[in-house]
Amino acid sequence: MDEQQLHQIGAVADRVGLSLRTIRHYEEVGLVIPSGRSAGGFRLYTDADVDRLAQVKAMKPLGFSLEETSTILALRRAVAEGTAASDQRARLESFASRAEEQCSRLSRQLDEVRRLTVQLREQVDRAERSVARSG
Amino acid sequence: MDEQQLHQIGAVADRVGLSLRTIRHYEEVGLVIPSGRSAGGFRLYTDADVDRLAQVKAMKPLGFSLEETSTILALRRAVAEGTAASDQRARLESFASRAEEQCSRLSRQLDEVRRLTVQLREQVDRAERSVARSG
DNA sequence: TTGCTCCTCACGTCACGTGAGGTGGC
DNA sequence: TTGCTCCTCACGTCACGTGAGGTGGC
Repeated sequence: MDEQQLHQIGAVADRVGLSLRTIRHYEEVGLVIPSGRSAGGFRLYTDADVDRLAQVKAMKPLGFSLEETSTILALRRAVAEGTAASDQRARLESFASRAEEQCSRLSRQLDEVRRLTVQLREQVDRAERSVARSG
Repeated sequence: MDEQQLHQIGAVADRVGLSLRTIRHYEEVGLVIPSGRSAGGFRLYTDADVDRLAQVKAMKPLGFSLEETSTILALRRAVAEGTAASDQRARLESFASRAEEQCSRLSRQLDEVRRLTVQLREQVDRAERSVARSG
């Protein structure tokens, strides 16, 4: 039962909801490296790799660069394992603060964008009704 | 009292919260053209221009390209003036649907990002307390 | 053998950022 | 005349998109 379930990039892309190119790009920049390759050179992802991709995808709205995202994941790992130095903990706490600020910003943006979208829908509906009357 | 209040790009950038480069870029692609120029070539924005910039900024989270944003603003204008043909109304309604879908997506993303941020904060706090105990 | 999936370049794109060198206007 | 603000190139950057030409494996 210690068989590693390995996944090809296409299956991973479908499951996580990222493009093949994006997944390959994440490897290019060292963000998510597949744990293995087939004899023919196909990328092979473990479930842990897939989880990491999903985490990266989920973090995207926070607006960190891919390099910062990579750093955050490394810092979290170090802190989780208890091997983080105090400056590493300080850096992670700084990222946490930035994440919180970004959440507030996103929340405000969502409010505004909802307002705009309702306005737009109302304008469209008014126009339709206006045409219906004069048609 | 029909004097137009005109604003230089720096004041506009401060008011709206966009960079000088972004505002100039919006002119390059024909999205927001300043109504005038000073004798020395300085861009001069009317209050209506500033409103348009603010609208463009507010729409950014909807994820439309700058070209699409330009199209939407033109369609809204045509519909508001009652000069829109039926295919133009149809196109605007399609944009409205896309905007609604994007709102849902943003809402789900915000939920997830908040979860992640809380998790991150908890991890940081646990690490601090752990250090405090052993220090 | 036929498809479908994958591979590696490598150039393109979108929305700007970032100087470089020069001028405008209170 | 001194600053501060603005100007126009024009190249750089980030996160990918998009073929082009070739191979892997059930």
